[in-house]
This record gives sequence, C-alpha cells and structure tokens, in this order.
Amino acid sequence: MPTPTPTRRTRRTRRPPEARADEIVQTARRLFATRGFRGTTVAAVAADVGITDAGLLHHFPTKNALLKAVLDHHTQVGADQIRAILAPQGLDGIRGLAAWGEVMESQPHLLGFEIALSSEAIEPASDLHEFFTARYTVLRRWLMRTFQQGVDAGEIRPDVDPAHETSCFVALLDGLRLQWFFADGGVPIADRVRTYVDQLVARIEVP
Amino acid sequence: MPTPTPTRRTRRTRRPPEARADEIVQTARRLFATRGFRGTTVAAVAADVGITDAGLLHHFPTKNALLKAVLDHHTQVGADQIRAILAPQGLDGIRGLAAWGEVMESQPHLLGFEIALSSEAIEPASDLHEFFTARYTVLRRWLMRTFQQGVDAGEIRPDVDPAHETSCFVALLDGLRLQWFFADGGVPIADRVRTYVDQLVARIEVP
DNA sequence: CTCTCTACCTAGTCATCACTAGGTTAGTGA
DNA sequence: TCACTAACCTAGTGATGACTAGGTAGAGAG
Repeated sequence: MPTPTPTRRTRRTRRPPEARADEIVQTARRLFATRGFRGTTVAAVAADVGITDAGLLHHFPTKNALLKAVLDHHTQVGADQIRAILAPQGLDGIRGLAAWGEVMESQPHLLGFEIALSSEAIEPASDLHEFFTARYTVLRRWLMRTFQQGVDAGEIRPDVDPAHETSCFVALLDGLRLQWFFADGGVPIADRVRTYVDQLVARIEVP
Repeated sequence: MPTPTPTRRTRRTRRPPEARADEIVQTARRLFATRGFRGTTVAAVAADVGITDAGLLHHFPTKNALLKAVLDHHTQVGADQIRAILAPQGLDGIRGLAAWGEVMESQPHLLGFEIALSSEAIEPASDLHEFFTARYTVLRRWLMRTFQQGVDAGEIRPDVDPAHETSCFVALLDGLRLQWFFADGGVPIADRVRTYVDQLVARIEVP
C-alpha cells in the first residue's frame, strides 16, 4: 500500500471571482439555514463549494463579511418577492396575500434561514439584529399601507386597525415557519395562509 | 509590586448540591435565552453563579446534561401554565386564551429562551429538536381538544376546523414572540392576543 | 510562447472551549 | 475534636475553528 489516498494532486478548477463569490453566497445561505451562523464553519462552506477555507477567505476576508454578503443577497431576493405580492393596492393587495404561503412552501431552505438566524440576532449589538429589525420594518410598512389604502378607498371597514392586522399576519407567517420544522407530519402552510386570508377578507371588507 | 491581583484567596461559599444545581439551571436558562446554547460557554454560566467551569461540571457532567436539565425545568414550568390556562372546557377555554399574551409579556426572558433555542433545534438529530417537537405536539393536542369540545357541545359552529384554528393560534403566539424582539418600539403582545381571541370567538361561536 | 496577475493551496498560528486529573477545604456526624 | 465526604479549585489537554503567510498554477494579454 503506497501513498494513502493520492487524491489526484491539485485538480484546480479556477473560476472568475464574481461567479465564485455567487456560488459561495448561495452555499453559505443553504448551510446557515440548517446549522445557523455560529454552527457553520468557514471550512464547511468552502468544502461544499469545492475549495479550501483559505480559498474562500480570499473572496470574503472574514466570516462576518460573508454573513453580510449573504444577508444582502437575502434582503434583495426578499424585497423583490414582497414587492411582487403587494403590487395590487387596497383590498386586492390583501387578497393577494393568500399566495404567500405557496411562495414559502416552494422555498423551504429560505424558511430555515430566517429561523436559524433569528436566534442569533437577539442581542441588539449584532449585525443580524439590525438586519431583522430592518426587515420587519419594511414588511410592516408595506402591509400597513395596503390596509390603509383599502380603508381610504372604502373597501375595508373603517374600524379595522391596520397595525393590529399587520402584526397578526406577519406573526402568522413567522409562526407557521416554525411549525413547518417542528410539527410532526408537517403543516400545510399554503392552506393555512389561504384560509386565514379568506377569513380576514370576509371580516374586514365592506359589504 | 508583589502578587498581581491577590483576589482574596479561595473565598469559597459552599452550598448544598441541590440548591446549587437549581441556581445553575436558572442561570443557564437566562444565558441561553440571550446567547443561545452554542453561544453560551460553560465557563460563563459558572462565572455568573460564582464558581468555576470545573465546579459546574461537578454538578452536570457535560454541557449537554446541563441543557437537558434546563429543558426539563422549562417543560415543567410550561406545562403548568398550559394546564392552568386551558382548564376550562370548550368555548370558555378558547375565551381564556386571551390571557396568554399577558403571561408572555410578564416573562420576557422565557420568550427569548424559546427563540434562541428553536434555531438550534432545526436539525432533526438534536435533543433540542425532540424537545420542541414534543412541546408542539402537547400544545396542539390540548388546543384541538378544547375546540372539539366546543363543537361537540354545540357552542362552536360545526364547520370550524380545529386543526386550522390551532395552527393559526400557535403561530400567532410564536410570531408575536419574534416581533417582541425585532419590531422597533415593541409590539403590545397582550393586546394583540386579546383582540385576536375576541375576533376568533366572534367568528366561531354559535349565535 | 511567455509574462503576469491572481484564484487558490499548504501549512501553519492563536484563541476558545469542553472536559479531566488531582489537590484542597468546608461542612457534617460521631 | 477528629475524621471523612464531597463541593469546589488549579492547571492542565486536546479538539476545533477563524484567520495568515507565503508559495503554486491556471488563464488571458501581448
């Protein structure tokens, strides 16, 4: 038995930096989603991409820089989705929320990502805290505006409280996300959201 | 300058093992709530108690043993609360859920605990995953039974789906917990829960 | 073909942290 | 008062993981 695991010395596949950086961010997002930020090692991300940890740190100088890039990417994607769903105004916008559950179900890794990171974002000092705070603020502002449009247009009862409805709907989404992971047998997120929105519309629309 | 930091050699305060173990579990729960399990070191818990890490490991042989003790304690306390709130049967049990928000608001450290640990519970292998799964199962079973009692007693409309209402209520609680930490200015959890339950009761009760 | 630039590697360093071996002293019971 | 148990301590060990210094080779420019 000669050399143990010869491993075909240095089969390097060199890639343009931008493409490699994208690949790293995608992989990191996937691993963060299952093991969290602290629970994911730089080496693990690098191995999944097919390079070494030192190789990865050539693209992102520190682990925190990688986190920042992942959060930026995530924010970008999330904002696009929010915009798409909340494009219609007023009550139609609210009706459109029924589709949100399907969006969530189609991207389970995305669900894990936010759960995994939310815990590490509790201490107010962290980058993560800022990220989550910003995300909530944006989402709530969009939703509240949509409710308010409906009220102003006379489609929604004037006694409906946009702040309350917004809080509850966002809470529903976050809570269902958790159940997706922990309830045995799985929770039909899309069904739950659709039914909730149906009941919501029935309750708030002007007859 | 002789000895640096003399630190009053060995001011040992020795305590009976049971009292010390309790103290350690309480402290660990508090630290887990802000930094998570991975983010909390054994030494940090020990220092907060006033002993060394080795001293702590005399009471709990490994960090995982400590986690298990904390989870057991948490489960005990949580189960007592669930039982107390869901003591009334049927529609009255549902009406009683309005008080849940106040219970949550009165124990913010308890909120953090579950958020902090839920993220590390995503991977199905961990002790934590089992803990959360069990917790959800118990809570859902209690709630579904209460809804079903109401339907059977003719207090709740027969077309109400207990599984759906249960999912949504639990999701609301979990989601509000998150908002408690991330929404600027804070979310009035108790108000949100009470209003939600009022609307729920109005929607499902037989006229 | 050669030159150069840089993506990537090898081989470390250093800090952190769970855990251990063995000593020390505070209480407790006789 | 005198052991004796055990709740602590000191001082490690080894594993892990972020990050670094300096070398190597792939690929486009000329």
